[in-house]
Amino acid sequence: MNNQQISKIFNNMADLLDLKGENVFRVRAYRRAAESMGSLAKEVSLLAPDELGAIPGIGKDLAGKILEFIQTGEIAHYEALKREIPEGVLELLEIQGLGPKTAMRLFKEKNVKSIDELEALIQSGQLAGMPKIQKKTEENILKGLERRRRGTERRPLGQVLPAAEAIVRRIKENGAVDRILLAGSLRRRKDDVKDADILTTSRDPQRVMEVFVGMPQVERVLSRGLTKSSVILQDGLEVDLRVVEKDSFGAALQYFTGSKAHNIKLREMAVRAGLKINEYGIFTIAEEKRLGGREEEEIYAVLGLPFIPPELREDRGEIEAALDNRLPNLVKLEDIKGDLHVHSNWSDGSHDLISLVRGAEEKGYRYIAVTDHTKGLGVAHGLDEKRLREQIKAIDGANKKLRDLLILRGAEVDIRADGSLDLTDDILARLDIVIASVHSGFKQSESQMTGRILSAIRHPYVSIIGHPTGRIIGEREPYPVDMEAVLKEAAHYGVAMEINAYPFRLDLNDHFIKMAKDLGVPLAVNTDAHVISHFDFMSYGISNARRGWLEARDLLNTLETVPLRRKLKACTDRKKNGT
DNA sequence: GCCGTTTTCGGCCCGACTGTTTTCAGTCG
Repeated sequence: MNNQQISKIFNNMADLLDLKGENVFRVRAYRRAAESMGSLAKEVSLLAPDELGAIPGIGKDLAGKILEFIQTGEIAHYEALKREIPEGVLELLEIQGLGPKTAMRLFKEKNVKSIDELEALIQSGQLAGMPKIQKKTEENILKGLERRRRGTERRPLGQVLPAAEAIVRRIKENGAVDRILLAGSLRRRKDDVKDADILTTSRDPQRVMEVFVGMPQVERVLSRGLTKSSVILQDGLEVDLRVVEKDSFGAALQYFTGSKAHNIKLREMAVRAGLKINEYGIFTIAEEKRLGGREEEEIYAVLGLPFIPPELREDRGEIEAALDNRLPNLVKLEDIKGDLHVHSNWSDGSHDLISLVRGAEEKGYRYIAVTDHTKGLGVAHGLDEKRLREQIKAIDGANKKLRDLLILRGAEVDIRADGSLDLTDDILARLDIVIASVHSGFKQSESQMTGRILSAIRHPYVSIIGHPTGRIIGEREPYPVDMEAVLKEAAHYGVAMEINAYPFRLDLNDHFIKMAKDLGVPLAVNTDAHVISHFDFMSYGISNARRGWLEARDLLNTLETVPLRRKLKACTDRKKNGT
């Protein structure tokens, strides 16, 4: 993945140039280019040289550096910068509250080249007393060091969202607030988040802030003002609360929802139109006349744009799409007609078939697919051919008694290291739906892994690839796989890619979802439920699907039962006929 | 360093809070 490497290098170069005190706009250009490279759908080495310049934020100079990296494996300018400033100095920037100016002074004046050396300097008492660094600053740096030690890694949405919603409820109950909403990456439903942003209006900001910083789960107050306060919770999560005027709520919501890249683009548009956007509203520059700000829609409307759903606000083409009036009509939770990946107590799930049916009925589903693990996954009591035959019989029996809901006969088979499946074709032929997933051999090379998944896609009975990249947020990196090749093959055979809604997975991620959609690959949002309460995870999968620009028609499980079964069968027929 | 239905040069999003200073730089989002 050259893209990620180049993105990392550009980010490092931005930091190094920042440390050197270079022009801030030059630094920003590198950061923007890094962002652009990181979210590029296509592998950059496959682009023609003149296509490089078309990437937003990449001009003549940076295109040259990208080419240089592809051809030689390094960038001379970057190597030179690293000789000038040791890489350990970059590490100092990871400390919250310590920025480029201080880091550079530490390096130049005290020869600090790493976090360890900074800690030694503090130990020796030589930090406080440097000009502009008094006791308070030292304390803040110590706190930043401690916070870094405890880890501030990004957390799964499914962990932070419930915690943040609980805080919102608490403030609502005690804080004399008027309107209150989550903002930031939580509102955009990003799959992993760094902190929680909450926005409110209130006639008594003092009181709201008191309630906020006084919550029992607050470990430390980072800052406290009348319009903004920040705290750190016992579990290390940072939460920011802002109180704004009623008339500014929409503008503030728009501003604090981000993303940064989306907002910068909007503001640039505004400036070109003689307007100014800040968190208080949208104004004409000439007369400072206020044109809106109470509602978020007003900001977009004044710019001549329809409302853009928060999940799309990543500067991945949504503003251009809005201008052309071709924003997607995003899929909603209510569009979902069933769950195609559910485990029962026949393998490692907790409930029997009837309980699962009850749970699904409560969601108003038309069908669920019971897709237990198979024998390759011994730890999960995977089913062998004999037990799967028994389960099929049990499902057929249960279906006879059901009127409004159908249980689809399924399995989540293992894609073995050589690409074969762990059950024989004659039993798979009796199923309505087969999910094929990788559960082992994560250390394979990219070409091996890709080949393995391609074989599964070509298998006549496979209709869905489960959690296609295998990542566990904050725990396990995705295994290396050429996703573009996988998606093209899936599009060719009509095999669906799963959007696994399990909060720690969210796999495919938003990025690959969009790529899949653009290539015409069908998708399915599944919860991978092992307990009935996991059915609730569907909303996380839907958020992810929305971030991938999906409409209801892009998903298998928005179909009614009959067309769904027809589509699954068509996929198998196509492969059997070798087309 | 990028970029252009105002521009190929001169702009580049905008403001809050903190700490160390007496008017502001640094950091963050």
